[in-house]
Amino acid sequence: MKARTRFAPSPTGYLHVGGVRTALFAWLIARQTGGTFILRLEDTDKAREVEGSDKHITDSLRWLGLDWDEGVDVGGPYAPYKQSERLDIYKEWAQKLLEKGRAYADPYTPEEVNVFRGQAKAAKRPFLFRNHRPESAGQRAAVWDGTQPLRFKSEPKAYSWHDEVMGDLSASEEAIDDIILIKSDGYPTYNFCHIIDDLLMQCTHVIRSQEFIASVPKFLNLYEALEIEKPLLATVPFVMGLDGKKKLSKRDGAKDILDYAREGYLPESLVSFMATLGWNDGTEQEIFTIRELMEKFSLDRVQRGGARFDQQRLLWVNGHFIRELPIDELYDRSKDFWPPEATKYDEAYKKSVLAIIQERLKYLAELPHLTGFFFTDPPVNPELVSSHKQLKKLEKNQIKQLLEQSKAALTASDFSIQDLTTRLNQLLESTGQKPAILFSLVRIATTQAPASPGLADTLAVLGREVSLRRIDIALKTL
RNA sequence: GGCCCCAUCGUCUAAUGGUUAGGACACCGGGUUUUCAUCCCGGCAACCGGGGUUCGAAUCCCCGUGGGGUCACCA
Repeated sequence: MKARTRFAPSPTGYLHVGGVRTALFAWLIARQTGGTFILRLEDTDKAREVEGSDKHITDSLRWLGLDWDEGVDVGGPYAPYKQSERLDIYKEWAQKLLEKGRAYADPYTPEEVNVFRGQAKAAKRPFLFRNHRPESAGQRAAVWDGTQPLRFKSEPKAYSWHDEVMGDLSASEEAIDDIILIKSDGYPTYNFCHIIDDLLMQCTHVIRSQEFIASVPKFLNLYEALEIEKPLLATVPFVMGLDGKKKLSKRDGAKDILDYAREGYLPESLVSFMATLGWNDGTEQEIFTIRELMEKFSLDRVQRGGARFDQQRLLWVNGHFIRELPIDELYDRSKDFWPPEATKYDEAYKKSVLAIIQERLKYLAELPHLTGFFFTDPPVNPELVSSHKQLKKLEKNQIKQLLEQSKAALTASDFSIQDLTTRLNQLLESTGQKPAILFSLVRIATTQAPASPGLADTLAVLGREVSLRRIDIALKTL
């Protein structure tokens, strides 16, 4: 079956890992069946709308590679894909319910409803609006002037249904209530318009996050009243925050997905990480390419409980994908992350730097930290020697002598990796020193860094002039 | 409080009635001529509790417990 799935965010801010994972699952189902992925904007709450978040959302999805075939920006056969532009459609369908006697005008003010709610709460009972239905509720062809909220006249009953992720679910009639279809400002509620849109846009699956699970019986009641068939339902569990208790939320500092882009996480890392946060294919494979996910993903293997966001694991996944990248590609992707001093250097030099730091790069934003000494002479840091567990035992003139010997050996080198390796080894023999002493000393003199790539590699990239100059500087400051 | 969902190492998870409960991240050791990283080897570490059903239960059922969601003119 060619699936038609959708992601339907509301433009109330940025997207975080929790929301994007739901989008990813929907996208994967569409792609693996050769179907259609739809991006619909649920902008029916004008009060909560945040300027610019529609662009932020599309930017985020595009960065991740989650492309949509129909929807905002690209259009499609069921346009418009912004709910605020579909108000007439919802009114039409509301009218149908009105005519069937399945909708009615809510005569109460919000304050009056709040009183009912307060009473229910005080009595430790769930608040059900249907217990307060006015006499006129559901009279056939009742008039509704549009200034009051329009409510659904529900038919309370128990339901059991199947969920593609959660399995067989059920709920009693207490879950059914007279939900608002159209608000007094003329905009529909999510509860109503998503059902109409999913129908008209012919969505085969409704894949959404867990907070909606308690509303499903209400939706089932609505499907019946509208005499329409329900799509396949899939409920995706939450991504939990660091504390493992609550779902990831902006309120608790969940990161904007584009922050990961800015920090130099690769989109394929995020995709693999998010997919395996609550899903696996039953094998011991830990990391998946997007193509593999398209092939292997299935809703019935999605975990039913929430999964905690694990930053360490994301870092590991990202490091993995960075290491897999060919240098040219890594170079293209790193363009925005070099330290400022690097601008003076050419592409070939920067690629040679990348080649030797690639395996220790976990995210691109740490590029400056890892490569600074390749572009500028770092200030001498005596502490690197004085706190070194071997070097600190040496006398000053002993260090000086070793550095002089190193300088002499390196002066004779052509600075190819091979020749440097050979001469460094010879130096070990002629000085009778252990690598831990000699190599550390040369490494610190030339990089002034607590950690750096292999010595011969580093010297070869730095080149003769820079390497010898830095040894001289180190000698002078002794 | 009602309704609903969930429950395996610290974390992400495997197991579909029979395994010494497996893997990965993290952590801790060891190795790969310095450091850091990679890679390799090793270690630590879990079936929420109690009852059933069964020859046999992490797995099925019931009852607890714990966590979460929901009960908006938000989505």
